[in-house]
Order: sequence, then C-alpha cells, then structure tokens
Amino acid sequence: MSRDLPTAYDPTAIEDRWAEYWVSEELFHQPSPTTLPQVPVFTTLLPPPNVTGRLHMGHMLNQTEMDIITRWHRMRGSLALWVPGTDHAGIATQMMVERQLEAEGKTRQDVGREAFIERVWQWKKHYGGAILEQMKRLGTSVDWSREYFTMDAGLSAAVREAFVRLYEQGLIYRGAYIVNWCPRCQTAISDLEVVHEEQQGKLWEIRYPIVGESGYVTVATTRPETMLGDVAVAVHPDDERYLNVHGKMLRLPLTDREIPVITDPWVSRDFGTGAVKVTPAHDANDFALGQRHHLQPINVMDDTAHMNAAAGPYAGLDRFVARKRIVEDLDEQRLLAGVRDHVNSIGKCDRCKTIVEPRLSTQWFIKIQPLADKAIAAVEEGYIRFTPEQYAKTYFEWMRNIHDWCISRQLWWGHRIPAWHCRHCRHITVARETPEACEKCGHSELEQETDVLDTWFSSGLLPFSVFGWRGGGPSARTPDLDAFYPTQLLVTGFDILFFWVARMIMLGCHFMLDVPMPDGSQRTLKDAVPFREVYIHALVRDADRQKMSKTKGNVIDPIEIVRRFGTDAVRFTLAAMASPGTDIAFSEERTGGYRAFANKIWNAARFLFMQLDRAAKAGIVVTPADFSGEPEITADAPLESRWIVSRIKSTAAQLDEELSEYRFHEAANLIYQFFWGDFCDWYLEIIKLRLDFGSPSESTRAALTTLVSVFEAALRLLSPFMPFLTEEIWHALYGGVPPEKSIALAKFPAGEMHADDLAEIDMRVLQELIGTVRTLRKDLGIEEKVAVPMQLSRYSIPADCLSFVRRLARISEVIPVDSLTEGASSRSTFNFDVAVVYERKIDVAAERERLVKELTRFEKEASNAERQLANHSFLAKAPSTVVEGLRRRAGELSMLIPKTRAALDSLGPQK
RNA sequence: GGGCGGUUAGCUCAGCUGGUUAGAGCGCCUGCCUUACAAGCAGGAAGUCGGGGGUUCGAGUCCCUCACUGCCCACCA
Repeated sequence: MSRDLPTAYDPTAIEDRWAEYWVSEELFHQPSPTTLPQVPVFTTLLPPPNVTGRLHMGHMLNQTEMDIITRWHRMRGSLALWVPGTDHAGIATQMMVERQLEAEGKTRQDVGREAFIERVWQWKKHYGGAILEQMKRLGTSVDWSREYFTMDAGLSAAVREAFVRLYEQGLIYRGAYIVNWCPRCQTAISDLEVVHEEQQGKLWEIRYPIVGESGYVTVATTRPETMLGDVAVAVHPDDERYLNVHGKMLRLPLTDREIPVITDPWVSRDFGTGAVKVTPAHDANDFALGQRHHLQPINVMDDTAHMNAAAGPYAGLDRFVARKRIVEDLDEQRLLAGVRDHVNSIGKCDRCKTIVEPRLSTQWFIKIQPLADKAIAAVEEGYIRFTPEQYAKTYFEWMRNIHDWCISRQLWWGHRIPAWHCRHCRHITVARETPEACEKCGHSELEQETDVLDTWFSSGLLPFSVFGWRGGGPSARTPDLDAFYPTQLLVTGFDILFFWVARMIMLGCHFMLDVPMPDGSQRTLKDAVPFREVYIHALVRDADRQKMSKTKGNVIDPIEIVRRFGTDAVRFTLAAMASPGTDIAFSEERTGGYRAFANKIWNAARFLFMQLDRAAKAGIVVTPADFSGEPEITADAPLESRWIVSRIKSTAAQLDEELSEYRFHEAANLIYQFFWGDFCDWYLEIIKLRLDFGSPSESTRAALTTLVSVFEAALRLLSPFMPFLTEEIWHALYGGVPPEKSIALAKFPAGEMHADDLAEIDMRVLQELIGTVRTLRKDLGIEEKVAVPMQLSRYSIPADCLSFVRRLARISEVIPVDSLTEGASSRSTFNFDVAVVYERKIDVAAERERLVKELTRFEKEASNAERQLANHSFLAKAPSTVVEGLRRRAGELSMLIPKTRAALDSLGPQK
C-alpha cells in the first residue's frame, strides 16, 4: 500500500482487489448467534435473482441501496446481516434448458423427467448464479456463507412442510377451475403471470337458430372458436328482446348439438347483442354461470391450444386457424350476422408472450382470504411500513380484491407437490415424507403428483425458511429465527410487489404466528411479519426516460458501465438519483460527473499525503492515534478547523436523518456538497496557508491533525456510498495497518447538529466577503494574478483569518475605513461594505443594469416583508422563528436599499 | 372500467410535515495549466414552479378544475 498515488484515479486498479478481499476475509459473515445479540440487529434479504439471471441496472440499483443502508447500519454498531441467494425460477430456468435441448433436436419429453431435471441441475452448476459473481464485483456486503438456493434440501423441506400444513389447515385445495393456461409453456399460470394488452380485435355476431321454429338468437363473441364448447346461451331475465325465447332450445351452428337459452342477471343487456354464449370450459364468467345452472362444461382444446376431438371436424387445428375456418363456415351458412371492430384486452403469458387460453383444468389452489386478512391487518396496524407510502394503497387495493392462488404448475423444474394419488381408490395422500400406503384404503400403489409448485411459493417463505424454519410451533424456533426474524427491511422493485412482497407478508404472518418469541412468549402479528419496512425503489430507465428493453436495444449493462466509470461512481450516480418514487433516467454524463467526484476524493488524498510527507521532513509526525476516532477540536483552534469539524458533524447528523427515510439522493448530495464544496473548495485552500512547514510550530501540528482526522472521518462518511475508493485510501492513510480489517467495520462518524454555530456564522461572512471581492474583481476586469488593495468598512477580519482572506481574494492589503472612498468600485452586503482600489474603470452600463436589477429585487422584497410584518394575523399565527427571520431580513434590506441606491447614483445620470 | 403518479432553469431532475432570497448536475458565457485534481479553479447569465380558480397571515408545497403525460390493476362476452 503506497501513499504515492497517481494523478488520476483509476478504479480498475483497485476494485477487483478489494472485492476479492471482502469475500475472502469473510468480512460480512454473521454467524448464528449462541446467545441473543445485545446490540440492534439489522437483517435484510436480497431479493433472490433468478439463477438464469444476468445483472441489470435494476439489480444494481437495488443492491446499491441495500448496501448503503446495510453498511450504514453496520458502521453504526448494529449487527448487520444481509442474506444472499438465488431463485430456481421454475419456468425461466426450464425454458433455458429446453432451448438447449432444442438445439440438439430434442424435447424434454424425449429425455424424460428425471434425466431432464438432472440436466437442469447440470446447467445450474455451469451457468447458474453468474449473477452472484457479478454481485461480488459490486462490493455488496452480504454474508456469502449463508448463500442459499431455493431448491436446496433445507429450503425444499420448508416448502414441503408449508404445503402440508396449509393442506392440513384446509387452506389448500385441488379442483377443476378456469385457469390461465399458456399453450407454449403448457402449464397453468397465476393471474399475476398474465399481462394484459389492449388490442384491436373483432366482435363476431353469430346466429344460433331456434329449434322448431324460424328465427335466431344472435350472440356476440370475440373468440368464435370456443363456440364449439358452448353449452347454453344466456340472456338477462328482464331483457324484453328475448322474453320469447326463455327456455327454448337453440341449435349450435356447425354441430348437431342443441343448447338451452338460460336467463341470468349477470348478463349485461347493453353489450353486444345482449345474448351471450356460455362456454364454461373456456371462460371464467361462463364457468361460474355454468355452475349456477348445472351445465356440463365441454373442453374443446388440448394442452397446446389445438382443437381436440370434441371440436369434431375442426379437431387438430390450432385455435386461431380454427377461428378463421369457423368464421368462414358460419359465413357460408349465412349464420354470421356481422363483424365489428372491437378493442379488447388480451392476456399474454408473462414469460413467453403467448396468448393465454382460459381453460378448465384441475389444479391446486391456496384459499387466500384467511391469509390476506392477516396481511391486510399487519399493514393497517402499522407493523409493516411502506416507503413511499403510496404503495400501501396499491397493496391494499390488490389484497382486498384477491383471488385464490393457483400454485400448481405443469412443469418439471421446481418443488414437486407432496401429494400421492392412490391407483386404487384415487384418494390423495398429502404427506411430508413419501408415504408407504394410501392413507384411506391402505393400498401401496401410489403415484406422486406430477405438478410442481409456483416458484413464488418457495420465495414467499424465505424470510423464515432461510433462518431454519422447518415446521410450526415451539419446535420451530432456531437461534437464527430468534435473532434475525423479523427482518428489518426489504428493498425491492414494484414489479414484484404482488408476486413476492405480498406473498411473503401473507405467508410470514400465517406461519410465524405460532412460533414462540425468543423469550418463549406467544408471538403476535406485530412480530410475525416478515419485515418491518419495505422500501420500493424506482425503475432505472435510459437517459431518454425510455424503459430499457432488449428489443429497443437501449439496455445499459451495469458491468460495462462499471468498467468504464468505476463501481463507486456508478453506485454514487444511482444513489444520487434515487429519489423515492421517481424513476431514474440513468445518464452517462451524470456518471461522468460522479467519476470526477471520485477523482476529487482521490486527489484530496494525494494532497493530504503530500502534506504528511512534508510534515515528516519538517519533523512533525502524525500517527493514527492523532487522527483515528471522532475529530475533536479545542475552542482556541483556528476558525477553519472549528468550522470544518462543525460541518462534518452536522453533515453526519443530516445523513443519518436522510438515510433513515431512504432519501438516498439527499444523502448523496449532502456528502457531495460537504466533500467538494466545504472540504476541498474552502477548507483545503485555507489549510494550505495554515501549514507552514518552514517554521513548524504546535499550531501547524494541530492544524495538520485536524486536517487528517476530518479527512479520515469523511472517508468513513463516504464509505457506504463509495466502498472501494474509501477502502483504498483509508488503508493507505493508516500505512497499511488500519484499526479494523476494513473501513466497513469502522464506526460511522457521530453526527451533531449545531456543533459550533459561531464558527459556521463567522466562516459564512468570510466566504461572503471573499466571494464578493472575487465578483467585484471580475466585474472590474482585474487579472487573476494581480493583487489589489481593499477597503473594508463595518467589518473587521479576524486576525488569524487575514492571511487566507488576502490569499483567496487576491488582496495585497486590507485597509479598514469608516466609510468607503468616494467613487471607489464597491459592493455592500448586510455585513460589510467593501471596495477594491484599482484604476481601471468599471463598465458603467453593465454596473447600472446590475444595480437596477438588484434594487428592484430588494424593493419588492422589502415591501413584501413590510406588508407581512404589519399584518396582525401573520404576527399572531406565524411561528416566532419565521417572524424573527423576516424582521432580520427587513433590517438587512433597509440597510442595503439606500446603499444600492447610492451606488446607482454615484454612477452618474444615465446617458 | 378502477387506482396511482408526473408537469419546476436550455437538458435531466431535487425541493421531506405550507414559512425568510426555489436548488443541484450537465450544458452555456467569461477568465485562469494558482506545485491535490483541466475528470480542475474562480466568476456569471438563465425559472410568471403546466393553465385557471380556491383555502391561508403566507402556496412550488394543500383543495377543486382543465390540459398534456406515464404507470399499475381489471372475469363484460
């Protein structure tokens, strides 16, 4: 570790090294406690990426935010545990391997279930979890020793247990209902996995002849092919148009079947023709209707959405081919009454975008209402807090209109449902372990259910299954559950609010309620929740606010961008733009700006190391004992030292506040302004003059100590945001032997508001003075190198600040005066009048324009203030701080206005 | 059909429970290679806070309304 740093910061040179170090040193490993932790515990779960996943910007945002929060908690003395893992991602992973097989000209059926699953495991071993390797590169401070996979033996046992318990509690049932069927994936999918798209479609009107008389009932449909499965036509009982056909039979066109006309108030009279075909096997409403009227459903399609034998002559045709043929045939028979354009919303499979077929199918469901009730209560009672708050509304909205959850999937990759069908009596035995015999008839010929569970079933259990939950009741307790459950925070995107967040809440509240508390007492809903807070982050879009998508080709690869700008810069960019509830328009320019910030920090370190070297040569040795810990300052220290210490303390305090509300952008801005604005632009410039190594004294030594200790604290402040850069410099600062193995294990600087208000006020006036003189010089066209004398009235510069004021404002000499010399180029503020002595004439026109503008602004403000201060309601109702503030400002204005006017007058009459 | 957001400087966005003079980055203009940093330093210009109405002592902030815009949810064929 050298203090001999190159001029420009090169992140690639150091990041890999530290990423590796953090992992190999197991810095963030948090073992299972043997006794309950005596410090605050901060637990969080990484939303498990799919094993098939590649890191995208959304992951990086999520991890940056989680990492900032976790590192911050850890540095503030919490026992911080962040658990990583991956999800087996049923459909997604199965598709990857199927595609691989396809390349070999095979299907999964060709290789068979067992061999296929073996193949998926092989795939997982080779390619899976690449995303976690990418994560390591980002410096995420997770506990790698706890990395899980949702198909691990332990987590699978938890899944089985959870399933069986729900079944025993009567909350899981199996039955034939309309489900969303993806003909390509050949599985049922849940409501959430269907994405609806508005599409321009058609509404066909078809005539169903009345049996035994002339005439028709005309029905309207968007899916004519399903008519082959019609079992009735329904009309509203009060619809006068159809009173005469109640109870009559209709001939179903293209078939030889006859179907009844039924009446049901559900039918809406003003849609289409007011008569609706009833197809219970292919439509959810029709299914309900069919049940009410005891109609036998007829399924006319197979698993691939081709027409089946029940479709007669159309058997074997794809559903859309069949649609076309049926419409043609109807037209030919003059049974097509009309075709209209119709916009309808069409459901597609979330995975493969195939149009979903609502289809009658036997599946497993969770009776969700009892779970949802608890989940609603948990949020209503405030046991779980959402940030931004508005997501609680979305959550309630969904939870209150919830439908039973179809949890079975006709896939091979996943947790196989622990149910066994008896070959003899058809009874289903649900059990934790493979049963020897049918629990009903005792026969031993059993066949395990072939369906697997929805991926989200297992991920919904994670907040407790990762901590060893393998069953309910008192025996469920584990040291990890005692110590780490409930977790504190979940950070995730709104896209999985229902898929995952809502399910975790439902399952957590359900399963953890009967697990006793660490002290053995009964757990209540408050502590059954899987997490206390949910932070929902925004979407990362491209610089033009477009959603990133492969088809648009505007996907920003985080690894690529990290390679170009450095991880710290990208992390900082994401943090600085992560305002809760607002999408992030990720731009490279912005990232470039924060790379510059990293470079700034780097160079500040270089400067500091140079000073330390010069000091050493002059015989001043500063050791870690002098600068580790919180920066301390004595009352007699020079202003800039007292000021910068006050600044860092209040920055730390504000940072704590912002981070506790997940206002990452405010936190990032605070630290940016502190480091660049306060520390570099002002403090370092001043310290250059303070450090006189020519004739070293105790004050030089004291100034140097403050410099180093503030810098050291600033590194700690920055480290949750920029872990690599700060780690590197921190180690260098300690000459390779830091007090902790990592800055991540050091203490976060203690915050304090108003640490030294006096110093801050004094400094502000000096900054104002220097700024005013700089502006004045510029307006007068004085070259930068030329030092000029300055007249100053109504203010005197503190003796020990004189030298830096002169240097920073390029003043050769400060001449205190009672009033400024007539005709001098001057400026006035509330605190002082200042003028520079310089022969060159001011640009009168420009100066006049500036003064007029300023005067107008002042006068307007003054009249507003005056009016307010004369207002009794204002004086009575406004808080005293506001009134006082306005009075002070009015006082300033009453001083500034005459001065500005005088300055304007001194320019002479306008030409 | 229901619900939730957004509209602030040329651009991208902050502005937290209403409170003194609305901020930042980038861009732009001017001047500087001042031995930490040109990925830098100093200075500057630039906003009727989408339109209209209301509440209030006080509104970018709260309410109503209009316009434009984005997202989520949904079993009307």
